[in-house]
Amino acid sequence: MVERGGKRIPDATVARLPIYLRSLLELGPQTPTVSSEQLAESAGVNAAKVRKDLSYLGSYGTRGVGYDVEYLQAHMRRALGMTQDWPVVIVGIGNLGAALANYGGFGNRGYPVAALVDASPEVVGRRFGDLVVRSADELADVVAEEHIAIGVIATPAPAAQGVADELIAAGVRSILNFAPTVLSVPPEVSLRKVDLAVEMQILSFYQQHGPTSAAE
Amino acid sequence: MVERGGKRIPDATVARLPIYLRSLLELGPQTPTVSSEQLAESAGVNAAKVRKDLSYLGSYGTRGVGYDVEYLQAHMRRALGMTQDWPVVIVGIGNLGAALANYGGFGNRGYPVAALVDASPEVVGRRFGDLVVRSADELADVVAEEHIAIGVIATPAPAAQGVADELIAAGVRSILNFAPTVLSVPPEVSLRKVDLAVEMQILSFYQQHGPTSAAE
DNA sequence: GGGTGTGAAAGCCTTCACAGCA
DNA sequence: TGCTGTGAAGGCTTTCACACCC
Repeated sequence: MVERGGKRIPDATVARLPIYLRSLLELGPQTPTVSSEQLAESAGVNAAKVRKDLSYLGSYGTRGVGYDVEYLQAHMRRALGMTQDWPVVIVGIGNLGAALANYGGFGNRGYPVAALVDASPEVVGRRFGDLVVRSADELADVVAEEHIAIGVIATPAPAAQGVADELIAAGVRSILNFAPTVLSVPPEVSLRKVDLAVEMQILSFYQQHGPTSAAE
Repeated sequence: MVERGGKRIPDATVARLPIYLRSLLELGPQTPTVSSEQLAESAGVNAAKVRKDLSYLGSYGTRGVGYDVEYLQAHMRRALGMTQDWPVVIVGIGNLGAALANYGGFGNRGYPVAALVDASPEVVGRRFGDLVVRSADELADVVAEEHIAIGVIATPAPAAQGVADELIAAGVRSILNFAPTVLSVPPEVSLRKVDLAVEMQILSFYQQHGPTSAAE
């Protein structure tokens, strides 16, 4: 349950919090307060939605003035779990996995890539920055040793469910799936997916039929 | 408007059609029909949703029997615009852009990567398979020459809005954005986004608060 | 009997509109 | 006066439940 001493935060709101946080960070230190109108503009939503969303975090605004940027940032970071690190393992070091491994954006934002794993002997042992790719057999050990919190699956589709099962058995409770297949996971595990082929097909649907709101 | 001789197809349904199509393709040719129950299982949704969704396409099921797999595939492919190719340009050939360029999965599925574009002189001229990276100045020409239908933005965040504007000015009406920033586009343009940092933050939210439905 | 197609009910999410406070 | 916080309305999506047809 999402009831930590307050009301439950709707899923739709949770999905927007990172966008608001990014908008707040872009404002810079010479902006002490923002209005819901400004935040809305910068996040690409409308002001009523911003106010509703922020009200779920508690009331951190001042009527007639707006929201205290720094205060709101801090609360948002706390809500999103960004006061600690969440080590990540990337499973499947093909094109995409390698790109993710090289992508610097994770580490300095609280999601250090702590391990890389692949099933192919040709890839195992290869080096990416400080990390050496380890064998798929060792996945459970890797999860334990590195205190992995988030598993990123970038394997071919047929391997993905097996990897997910192993990650979950090893104690991982958050999975980001790039493999083009539907994964089934128990309810205590959070699953998000990124599927490029699906995105393309949604776009070509609207290209044919005229857009209404291709946006998620 | 999404009213091609029938009722409008809800956005939520459109987003699931590609998943159904993939499930149908996995069934193989020795399965002439599927029930909504089976399709639901394989797509990770419930059967009532499958029936509602398919009913928007028209009624292609037979009571007591199920859906004709081949017939349904054909209709779905048509609805998703998969009877023709939609050439893609990838703008921004960094880690991610390069991975997407090398990723074979697009071309053989109706989304041929027809051009690569980058702003940096160090990258322009580099070769990926048959393609040579072209300069950002040439973007409008590239779109025209290659009949680009879909623009994939994989640039750093600060460049993304400019690229989007140029793509749109050149006639592109579908954009897939990987840059970690909010883009604004006119209503006739379809926009989808993939934001890794956002996905991670959503996962760590639920890791802290307990999952409800991290799934999109 | 078996499984689709679909009104109706229920649940979410968004938007409105305005009371209330700085 | 200006802008937040929020009940209430409205819209979209999901789920139910069953008539209907093969």
